[in-house]
Amino acid sequence: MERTHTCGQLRAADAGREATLMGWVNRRRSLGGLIFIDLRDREGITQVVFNPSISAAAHSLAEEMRPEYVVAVHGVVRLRPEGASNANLATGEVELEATQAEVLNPAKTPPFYINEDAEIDEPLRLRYRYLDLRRAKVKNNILFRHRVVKYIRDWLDKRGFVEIETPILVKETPGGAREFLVPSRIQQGSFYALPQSPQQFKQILMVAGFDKYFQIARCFRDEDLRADRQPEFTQLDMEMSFVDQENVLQITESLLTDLVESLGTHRLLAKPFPRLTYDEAMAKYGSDKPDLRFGLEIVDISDLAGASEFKVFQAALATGGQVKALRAPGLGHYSRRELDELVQFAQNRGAKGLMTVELAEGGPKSPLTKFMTAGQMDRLAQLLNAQRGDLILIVADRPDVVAEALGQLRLEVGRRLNFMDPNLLAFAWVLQMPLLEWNDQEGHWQSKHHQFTMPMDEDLHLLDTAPQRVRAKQYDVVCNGTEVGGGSIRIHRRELQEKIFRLIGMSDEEARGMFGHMLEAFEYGTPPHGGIAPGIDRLVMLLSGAENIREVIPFPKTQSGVDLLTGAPSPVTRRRLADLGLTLLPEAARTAWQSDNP
RNA sequence: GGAGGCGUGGUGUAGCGGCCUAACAUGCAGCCCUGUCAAGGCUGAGAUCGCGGGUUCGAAUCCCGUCGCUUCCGCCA
Repeated sequence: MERTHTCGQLRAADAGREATLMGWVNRRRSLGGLIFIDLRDREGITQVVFNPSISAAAHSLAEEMRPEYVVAVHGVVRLRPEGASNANLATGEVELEATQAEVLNPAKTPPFYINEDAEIDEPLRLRYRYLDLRRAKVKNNILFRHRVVKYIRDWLDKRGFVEIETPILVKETPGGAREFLVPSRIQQGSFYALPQSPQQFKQILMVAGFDKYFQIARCFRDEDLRADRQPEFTQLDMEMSFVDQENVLQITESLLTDLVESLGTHRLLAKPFPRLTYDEAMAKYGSDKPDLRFGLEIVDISDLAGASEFKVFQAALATGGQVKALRAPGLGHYSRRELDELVQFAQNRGAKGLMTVELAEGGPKSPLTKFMTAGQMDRLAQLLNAQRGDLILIVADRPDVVAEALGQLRLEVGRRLNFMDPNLLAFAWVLQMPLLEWNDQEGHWQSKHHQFTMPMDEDLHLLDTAPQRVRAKQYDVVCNGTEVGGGSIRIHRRELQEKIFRLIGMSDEEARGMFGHMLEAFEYGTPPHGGIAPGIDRLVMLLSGAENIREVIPFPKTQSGVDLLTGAPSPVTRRRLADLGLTLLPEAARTAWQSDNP
């Protein structure tokens, strides 16, 4: 038998023709005489009916079929009898009346349901991922991911972008994420790294003249996993020559907008995407990746707090800190216990404490009433635009602590009040980030993004005098509180690049050793260039409403970095290690070495 | 490295010191059934409660340890 149709294909118009379907038994319903089988493949489900008076042989074979058996069925497409069609199936108006059947391969009873959408123990799903991937929800995520990537490829191709592959075995790059290392057998004692991104290669492609490049690039980072982080993930890596920041923002925004409007079922909150400065995002939302699906902006109440008698506020302000507040609409009825929960929440995120003010019927209820006048209390409510029944949360601390604590509290309040509309996509740009940050441990500046990022033209003169005030031509695109992608205009002149290397504590020798090829390349006619790299996994997550990144990756790893399907990573023999010139350090020696060499 | 949550027939859950000889649903097996589609009906098999130790007259239940998964913090240029 040869397959003529998929299980999602047959329609009323096909009635009367012969067809052969192959697929998996999704369900079997035996009525004794008649047997119905829902046959499933990637494309859909078609009902097959086995009638002993049509084919006794096929019917008796159907008696033996069980869920997940792989079978082939030949027969005639029939319109279903009056009232027997199934509106839930695309093929529901017809059925295949079997004249001939074959079991291509029987199947054991699967360890979990393929044909139902149930919550299943995740390790079990991952161990039997090939079964998990048969389930509608996971399968659809993977198929959707294909459509997203295909859309992106076509969109960029149409606009003159060239897809180019870059190496996976690359040179180790200092700074940034920890890289995976791959020992070289031929060069004993030397190692390749797996790329955390194709950064250097895409810049070099610009030098080479491929002025619009993209790649669906696998990236690797040897860091701990999260709900939205896997050790290997995929980025849409893009780079363009002869562009400045505005061009990159335009083209990225246009791509994302078209993508969402063509493939998504979501509503874009704002078009064009709002643009926030980094300082603004941190001040108003306590985050460099704010969730803009709801307001609840953080308000600076330092002046008011300074005028109060509350020592904690005064102490914070005296040491360069700030006092900021957040309004939690309608939570003014919270009990002692519920308030304690929020205090604990803030403390878990670094705050020393959390001051609460409940705007109750009889007036504000708060420990602060002892330290503030009634007028000051009114002023507080006024600053926050708070009404009776609201709760005000106040944190006094260093600016970074205040931002983190109130930023997280803002999200928590948003969650509790159901402000996070899952049908909404609130994209935004975060711009003008600081180029550098001070590394206290090592006593020098370090790049906040990466060392190839171009400073803003108007801040170039500050590099020598006030490096902390230099802003970068860097941009992050964020959506619903996650960072979807980031990029920058790059440095394309050797002198400036060398200056940055020196600023971040690299000697000229070190710089030449690690990035000599880049510096050299810049001397052979390098166009101004820049790019961006949206995360494909996170985009697909957002667009498909997946709860975590593992739902949109066919073969993901667990939080401890294990692939439960294949068992990677696995120990290797001493012989294999010897081939690479390696030995394993005993546990004790390893710990000792680590503590001696921090 | 740290904090929290979870772990009970194949699967999803209930039980949270003695009523547990562990319940329910589903799946699985057998039988009946010619218009079902989460088919239906009847019958049956199936778990010493992640693992180890402790408390107790008595532990799925309490305590300690450990393993796995997960969420978060640190980390993620």
